[in-house]
Formats: sequence, structure tokens, C-alpha cells
Amino acid sequence: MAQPLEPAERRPANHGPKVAARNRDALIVAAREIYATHGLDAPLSAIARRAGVGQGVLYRHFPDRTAVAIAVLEENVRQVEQAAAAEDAAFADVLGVLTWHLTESAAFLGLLHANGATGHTEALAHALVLSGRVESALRRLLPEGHRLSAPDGLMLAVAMVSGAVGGPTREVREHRAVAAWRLLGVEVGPVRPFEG
Amino acid sequence: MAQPLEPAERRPANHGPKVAARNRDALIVAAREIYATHGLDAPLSAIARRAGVGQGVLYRHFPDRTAVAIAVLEENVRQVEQAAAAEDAAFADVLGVLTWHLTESAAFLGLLHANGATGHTEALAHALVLSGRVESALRRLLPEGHRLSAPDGLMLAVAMVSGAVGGPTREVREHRAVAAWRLLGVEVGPVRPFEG
Amino acid sequence: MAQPLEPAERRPANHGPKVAARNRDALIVAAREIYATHGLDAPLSAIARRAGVGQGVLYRHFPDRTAVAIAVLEENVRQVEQAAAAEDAAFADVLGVLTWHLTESAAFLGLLHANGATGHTEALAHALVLSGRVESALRRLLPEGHRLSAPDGLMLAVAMVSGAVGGPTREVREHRAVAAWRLLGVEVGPVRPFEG
Amino acid sequence: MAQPLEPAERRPANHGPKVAARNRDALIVAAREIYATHGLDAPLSAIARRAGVGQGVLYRHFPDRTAVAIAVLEENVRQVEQAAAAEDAAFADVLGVLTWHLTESAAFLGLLHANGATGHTEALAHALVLSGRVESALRRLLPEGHRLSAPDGLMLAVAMVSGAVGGPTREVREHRAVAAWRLLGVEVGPVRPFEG
DNA sequence: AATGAATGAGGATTCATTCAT
DNA sequence: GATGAATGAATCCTCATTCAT
Repeated sequence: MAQPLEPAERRPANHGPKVAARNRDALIVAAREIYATHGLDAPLSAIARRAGVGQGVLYRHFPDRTAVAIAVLEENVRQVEQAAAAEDAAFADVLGVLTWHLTESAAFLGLLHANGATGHTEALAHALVLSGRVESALRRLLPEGHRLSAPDGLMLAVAMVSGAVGGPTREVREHRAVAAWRLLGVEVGPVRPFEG
Repeated sequence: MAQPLEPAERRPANHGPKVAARNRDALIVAAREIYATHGLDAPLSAIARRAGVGQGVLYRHFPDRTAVAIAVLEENVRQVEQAAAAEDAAFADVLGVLTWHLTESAAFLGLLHANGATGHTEALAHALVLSGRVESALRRLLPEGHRLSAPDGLMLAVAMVSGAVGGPTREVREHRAVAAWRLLGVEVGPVRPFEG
Repeated sequence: MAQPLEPAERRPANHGPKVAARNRDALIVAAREIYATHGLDAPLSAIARRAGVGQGVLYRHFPDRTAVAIAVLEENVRQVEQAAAAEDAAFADVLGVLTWHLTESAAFLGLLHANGATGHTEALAHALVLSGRVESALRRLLPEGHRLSAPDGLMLAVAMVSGAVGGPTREVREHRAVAAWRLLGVEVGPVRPFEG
Repeated sequence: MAQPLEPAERRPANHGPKVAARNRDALIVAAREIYATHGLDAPLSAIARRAGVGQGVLYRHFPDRTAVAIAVLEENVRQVEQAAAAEDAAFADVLGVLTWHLTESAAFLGLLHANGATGHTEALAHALVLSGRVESALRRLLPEGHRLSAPDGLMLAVAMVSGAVGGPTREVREHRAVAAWRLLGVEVGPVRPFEG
């Protein structure tokens, strides 16, 4: 029963449904940026604002805040998968792409070892799926007898590197990530986004 | 306007400075428990409540929420230092104590590689000091030519293990922590708190 | 900026005015159901969704949320009128039909004694008209010297019964309605919808 | 982690805990007034504003919106009980007091025959208790062989009268209420608040 | 004529922080 | 020194309503 008292004098353009997909993408991009600067707990309104859309749009596309984070993650994971699917993909190179995402969006995989305590089973399940997809992508390329061949070895190492990643600038974070891989005795290709 | 209806209801006794210290400790204990169950973003009121004191007391002892977290950390660090100061302290054993804290309070070191971005320089500086204290304590015991001898190697490894730690129960977290150390080729003593 | 990526996706057919009327009916039916399950404050979007139409259609047919409610009421009133217009209509039977509507859509007449205070004069006027139509329909059949013959007696009684109607299931509500009429010393026919 | 960016320049007086009870009362009074003018769905912020307190205070005293409504009801019920407990209380007089509350706060007993559908078991249970208290208070005074002696007769009648009560001014509502009781063949004493 | 995305105001709710007592 | 109520800004979230297509 809560009607706006005044009929909303001038209303910014409604560009119609065609932009829906574009908006969704804009939201994901905005979310990634906001997460980078303000962390995963950043207000959703900030994300909407940066994406240049109303808050309602955010809620239309993502039911809750974890859905946003998952969508960002999904993007990252997809890139890793694409890198792994490339013709001449080598393990070290895909690891480089993965590492790039670790450094670029500190949020990445932040969910993958979710606090555990708090529940949110739905989101957790989703995160597990994403984690599994990363693992599959990597494992296919894992050389015979590699240090990380042990079951769980792969994702444990990824979690460890993600723990090592931290710092004010991407450069610092990259440096630490590479040092971490070296400490694990694992060779990494160039740290960069896929494509290329 | 405010006539005191009842002549001095009953006012919690003021037990003087003796209790002040006790309160501070109770707050830190409470904070650790709350952090464990609800994460670092738990409301301060919950901490005060669990400590059995008013919120004002919390603010008397800690200027803001990071101060509380730092105080908890401080405790953890102190225990590591004590373990390292023990007569017959061995590197692996101290690592075990450190690891116990990593698994017990997931918050531990959560600050140490704080997002960096957002500022809070004061807290950051404090965290750096704590990090340095852990490093000194460990490095003194580091055997000649150990894998982690390289400058930064030590704390990088700790960060990595802290990244690996995650899971619903402490047992799971311990298991993962140990696996992480193994992956680093580092031997760890029993994972347990320090007992004088 | 907005290049149409796909050359005319597929656009819901425009079935012309024939469907418009069907849509209106569907909306009223949907509204009745939604009101029954979620109350008069249910979101309009829910009504449109259940009717299987876009929200725009709802607004094409009804200027605002009260218009929807009024339309539903209108339906109810029409049925009572039809019952009263039947060849062999008896007062008690029409009362039965009216009672059925009271129990079936608790919303019914919810508007008729609207809070009054808040204005919405337009809707109020409409409700008064509907109330008047019910009254006329009933009064024509009112036996000479009936308990409710007094001016206002009729609609007052209806309001009273509607106040008594409440409960989790239609059966409970019917039971209470019948009890209420009995308490008023008024005989009611079978409680059921009108069937031409 | 959401600190106010600016430390709240000037802060209205905090009059200390002593006013807590006064605030609670003010909230109930405010709620009654707001309910009267805007209905039970009025924004809680309006109630807080009218009570002259911050919204937080409202939430401190009442966990949710039904708690507020219940508190208002509780007050009404208490008055009826007091009227019934008076030395020379007569059934008709207590009915008058009850009726006064029905006309004064249209919300009264609005909850007592709650929509049923929506659940809210807690609130419903509370409402049932209140309803029971009203019934007991009245039944004790019910003359032998009264029209409303039948089990349920009493509260059914109350519900009916409450259904009849509606209108722009209290006078109108009182008039209708009295007419409703007359239609039920029940004598009512003067319609007024208790005490007197 | 229909669709359904977008807008954005409004209301709910939570908490960090202050402060009278 | 302690208490815990009050404040109110910030955030979350929902929906009525508009409008490009």
C-alpha cells in the first residue's frame, strides 16, 4: 500500500529490455572493481551505482549478495577453463592465468574456502561446483608424476597461493603469488589474463 | 522533567580497577569465541554481551572494532612467543603451536594480510608489528639452511598455510593445515596450544 | 550504441482486442486467488504473474491497486445480484450466496467499511456504490417485518457477519458466519456460490 | 564494518536509561494514534517519529511490528480487565468500556481474528491469549441465561460488533457499534474509557 | 496490445558509538 | 568505572509505476 506520494517528476530513460544483458555484465564488472577496492562486504548499492543502474536491477539479476559474488567468480572460472581448453595449453600457462585472477580479484576463491561455520548451503554448493570446475580444468593438463598429483593436492595448493596473495597493488600481489608457487616447487607460466 | 520514580533502584557495584583488568580479559575471550562462531564482522554488542559487561566497557578498553581484533591477535602472538621462548623449544613445535592458532581462530592473521586497499593505517601498522613479532620468534629457531630460510620465506609460508585453513570443524582445518605444511616440505610438531 | 545483436528474437504475438478481455478476466481471477492466499496487500506483480501476463497489461486495465480490488469486488457483487434476480429467489438463499462470498474472499467488503480516514475518495465512492447495489438486491427480497427491515439494519448485519468471518480454512469461516447469522436471529440458506 | 564516516557532529541529548520506560509508553501511545489514522500497516518509522524517539528505540522495545500492535492491544485489554474487576462492575458497563476501545482504536481486535492464512504463529498465540483474557473478564459478569451465554457466543458477538465498527469519526463508529449491539439484542452501558 | 526490464522512493533493520545516570 | 538506553546513519530489500521495444 505504499505509493510514492509524488509521481516521480522526471524519470531517467528506460532503455528497454534489450539492455538487460548489458546491465548484467556491467554489474559483474562493477562488482569486480568494487570488490577489489572495498572487499566482499562492500554495499550492494555501491555496485549498482558504479554499474550505473538502479538497485532494483541488481536485485533482478541476483537474488542476494552471494549471487553477485558467485557470478564474478563464474567469470573468472570460465576464463581459466578457456585457457585450459586452448589448443596448446600447458599446465604452467593455465596456472599463470589462474594466478592472474588470484591477484586481480582478491575476492577470487575467497568463497571457495568459505568460513564454513555460517551455513548458506546454497552458495556453498555453488562454490564447490566452481571449485570442481577449476580442478578439472587443471588436472587434465597436470603432467604425470607432478608434485601436485595427489588427490586434493591441486586445490590445496591453489588455496595456499590465494592465502599468500595480498598487498596494496597488483604488482605486489603478483610477486607474492609467484614466490608462493616457487616455495611449492611449482613452475608457473606468465601471470596474465587469458587471450592473448 | 525526569523525577526519579524509585529512590536508587540498585546500581551495579563499582568494583574498582581490579575488575577493570578482569573485564578486559573477559572481553578478549568473548571476542575470540564470537569471532570463531560469527566471523570478524560480528556485532560488538554480541561480544560485550557474551563478556557479561555493558557496551560502554568495551569502548573504555578498545577505541574501535579493529582494536578488539588486534587485542585477540596479540594474545595469539604472545602464546607463540612463549612457546618459542621455552627452554627446549624446537622450530617444529613452535610451528605446531602457531598452526593451532591458525586453526582455532580463523581470524588469526586474517588481519595480517589485510586487504591493504582500504587504509586504516593505524591498524595495519599494528598488524605489521604483530607479524614481525611472530617472524622473530620463529626465525630464531629456524635451523640453518631450512627451506624457509629465505627472507620473507617464513611469513609467506605462514600466510599460505593460513590460506589453506578452512572448513567447518577444527579437525578438518587442522587436517588441511598439516597437509599444507607437508606440501611445503616442512615438518610440523603436534598441533596444540602452548601450555606453560 | 545499442546494436540489436539478434535480428528480432521472437516477440509475443499480438492477438488483438479479443485477448484483451480475456486478459482482464484472467487478472481478476488471479487477483482473487492471490488476495485469498496473501491478503489485500499482495504485490501487483504477483497477480500479473499468476495471470500469466506482463505487468503492463495489469496497468492497462487497472489504473492502480484499488482498481484491481474493486474489480474483484464487482464480480462478487454481480453474483449476488444475479442470485437475487433469479426467478424464485428467496431472501435466505441470496443471503447464503452473499455469505459464501464473505467466506471465500475475506477481502470482500474489506473495502466496504474502509478505514475512512485516509481519503482515497475515488475508491471509497466506488465502494459505496457497490455496497448500495448489494443492499438494493437484498432489500427487494426482504420479507415484510423482517428483523433487518430497519434502515441500515441490512448492511449493518452484513458488516457484522463479515467481522465474524475469520479463520484458517473456508470451512471454519463458514461455520463462524453461520453462527453469526444465527446469533442475529436471521435464517440463512445454503452457503454456496450462485450457479445460474 | 560500517562505521559512520563522520562522527555525528552534534548528537541530541541522551537522557539516560531512566527514560526507557517512558519511551516505551510514548511508543505505545504513538502507535495507537498512528494506527488510528493510518491503519495497522503504518510505517514503524512514523510511530517512532511521533513518539519523538529514534527508530532504534522502537526496535529495542519491540522486536517486530506485531509486537508493537500486541503491546497496544495489551493496553486495551488491561483496561477492560480493570473495568471488569471494579467493585460494582456490571456486564453492560464493561461491554461499554470494551466498545469504547473498539471505536477508539479500530485496530483493536483486528488481530484477534487474524487473517489466519499467513502463519505468524507466535503473534497469533499472543493474540489468542489476549482474546482469552477479554473473554474471561466478560464471562464472569455474564448474567445467568444471557443471550451470549453459549460457548463462543461472547467473542463471536465482539467480533461482529468490531466488524460493524467503521467510519470516519469516532462518533460515527460509536453509533454503529451501539446499533450493532442493539441488533444483537444486547444491552450496553455508556461507551467510554474506564475510570471514571 | 503485450512484454518485462528499469527506476527509485520507501520502509525495515542493524549496529557503531555516545552519554546520562 | 560500569551500565545499557538512545541515536541515527547506512544498508538491505521490495514494489508501484513507467516505458522502450
